[in-house]
Amino acid sequence: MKLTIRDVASAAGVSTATVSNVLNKTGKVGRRTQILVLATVKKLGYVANAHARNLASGDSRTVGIIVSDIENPFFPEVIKSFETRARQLGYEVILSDTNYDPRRTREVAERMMEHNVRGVAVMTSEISLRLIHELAARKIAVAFLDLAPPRTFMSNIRIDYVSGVERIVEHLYGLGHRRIAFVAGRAKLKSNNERQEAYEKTMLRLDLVPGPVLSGDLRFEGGLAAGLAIAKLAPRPTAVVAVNDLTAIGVIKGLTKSGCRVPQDISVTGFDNIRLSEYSNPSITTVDVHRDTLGQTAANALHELSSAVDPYGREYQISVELILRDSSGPPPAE
Amino acid sequence: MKLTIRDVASAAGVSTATVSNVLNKTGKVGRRTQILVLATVKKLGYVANAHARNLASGDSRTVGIIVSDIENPFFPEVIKSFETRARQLGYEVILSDTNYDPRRTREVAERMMEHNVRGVAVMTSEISLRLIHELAARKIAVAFLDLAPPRTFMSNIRIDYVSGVERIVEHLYGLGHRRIAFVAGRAKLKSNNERQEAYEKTMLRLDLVPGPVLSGDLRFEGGLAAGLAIAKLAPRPTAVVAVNDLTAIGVIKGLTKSGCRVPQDISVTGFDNIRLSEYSNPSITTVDVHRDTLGQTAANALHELSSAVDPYGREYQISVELILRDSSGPPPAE
DNA sequence: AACCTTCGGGGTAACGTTTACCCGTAGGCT
DNA sequence: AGCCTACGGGTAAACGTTACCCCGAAGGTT
Repeated sequence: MKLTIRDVASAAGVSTATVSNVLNKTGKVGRRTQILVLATVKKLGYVANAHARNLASGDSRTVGIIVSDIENPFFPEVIKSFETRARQLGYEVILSDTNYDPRRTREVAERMMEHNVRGVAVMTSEISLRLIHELAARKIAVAFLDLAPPRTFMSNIRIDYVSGVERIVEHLYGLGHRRIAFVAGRAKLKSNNERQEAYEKTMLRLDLVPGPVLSGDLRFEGGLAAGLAIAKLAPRPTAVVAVNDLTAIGVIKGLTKSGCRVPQDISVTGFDNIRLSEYSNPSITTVDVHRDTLGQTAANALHELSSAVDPYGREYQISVELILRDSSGPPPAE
Repeated sequence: MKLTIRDVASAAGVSTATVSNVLNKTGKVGRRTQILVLATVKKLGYVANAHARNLASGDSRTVGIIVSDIENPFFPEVIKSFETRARQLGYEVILSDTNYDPRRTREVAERMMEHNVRGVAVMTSEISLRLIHELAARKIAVAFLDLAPPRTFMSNIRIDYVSGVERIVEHLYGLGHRRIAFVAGRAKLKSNNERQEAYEKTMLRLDLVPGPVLSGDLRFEGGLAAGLAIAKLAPRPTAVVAVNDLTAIGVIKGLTKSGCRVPQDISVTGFDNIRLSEYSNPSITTVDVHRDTLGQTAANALHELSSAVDPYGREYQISVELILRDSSGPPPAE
């Protein structure tokens, strides 16, 4: 029933080795036999068995990508650009989702090992360094977001959150804002804390007093609550820097419900530039973290690492860009 | 270097067959040897080679899912629920994205065949029936969205777009709207046409004259253009039914830019209930298509098909729910 | 003319599992 | 006591490729 390379070989009157050589484009086969084999493959509808190939060659030519949550609008773009680049480089891609569950990470990492991947892009914070080292110890290239310094089989990708926040705050300052609040995310996440610290530092540098700082949860709901709270503040801030876009959207909703107009009464900024931030009403001033570059870079990093003679990782920087939209404007006249 | 089942076997002083039986929980191994083997596996850090397993067993216990575009907010939820359910059923999942490119579908389908999957959930319209038949002919279970009637190894999942549109139009009618416009999507997509037809039929049933019908592109941009156009219409419709949420958001933006308030001056409805529709401002009255049920159903369908004695497919229905939010309200007094 | 290279292609061990089979032992039954 | 069954566990042949090594012929070199 199942068609094997042997069926093709005998149908074409050549050896299995020749069929294999044709299919893998090793260039060891004459022009004529090549087209003969290809024709037979097409005629029979033969499709190679990936498992057999990987087993025999010992090389899966596959890379994996682990993300926290495919439903988080940040990731699909990263995944897509990663996949596109990986395919260009000749890799297949397998994707896993940890669902923010640290226990799941062990399972997904094992899945990667079972599949004998060349490398894994770890696009989540909920993973132990221990696991990453385990992967690297198995000579699996790993690329991650600011989890550790580079090492053998480990490359680090840094996103310049700090300068992103700086630009946001400076932008608001330039518009004339002086009372600028901050809505935080989850305290455990390094990338969140980094943003908050950057906010505070920049405020101080501009001779402003930081705060108030409200807590959030990186999601719409947290932003909504913060927005409602901010509307009641006296004196009310004239601008709000939210830790990410979803939070900003929640804040805007909360403010609007409380009768504040954005941006006439109060400016709100986001972070990440998810699609939503463009489509929301008003559209949101935010910072774009070049997710496509991120995905590409991760793929490149894995490729370099897994094909280099010296698999010692390096550091990559992902730059960041201020996107001006409608949710920020000059403060109201007092 | 690489750890194999033989290493584990000799370290534990048993045969490879026993290790294999332990790992696969066949229940053919005594309690004592079982824990001995498990301990050895842990100690050595052994991870089985998926390729070898799949090759030897001839069964990948893997299912695939093909979507148009992972960046389209409709899909991530479907993927996630599909994956969750598939994992519960003991399958691994591989994901492919066609990028709306019909040529890509052949590649992704081949990827599925190469990996010897048990089934494929085809969650895209850009695929030829021919390809689906090819899959089914290889005894690969296929579940798809209203592409064809059930057959051997093929199950069909129907989404009840028609009654969704009916409910939307009836809702607007109940609020008092009589001039209700429609913004269409891409004419080629069956699911789009179905919605438009349902709109027209329902209008007629309610003794209203359908139209105007504006063209869109399923995306924000098309909605924006339509919104701008609608604002200039005389007499202006008091409500707009958009083919999907992104379009509705664009329409709202276009109307707002033209000075129309939503919903005070004009009501707008969407379709799909993507996250965005909840967060957008105003939040959007729409129809939820139960994406989680859809994903689950697809996984169940593949499981049933691939483990049944008679692999003849069946039909599944995904129900639909009207979600009332802020973008619809009574028409303005004339 | 003898030799060397290159080219096209075949033969066949791996690759790391699973899965028939097979076998020995222990215990229950008649 | 003899027989049968169930159980625990071993042996080894697949699974479908790839990769290494081999060979013969053709052409080029000296």
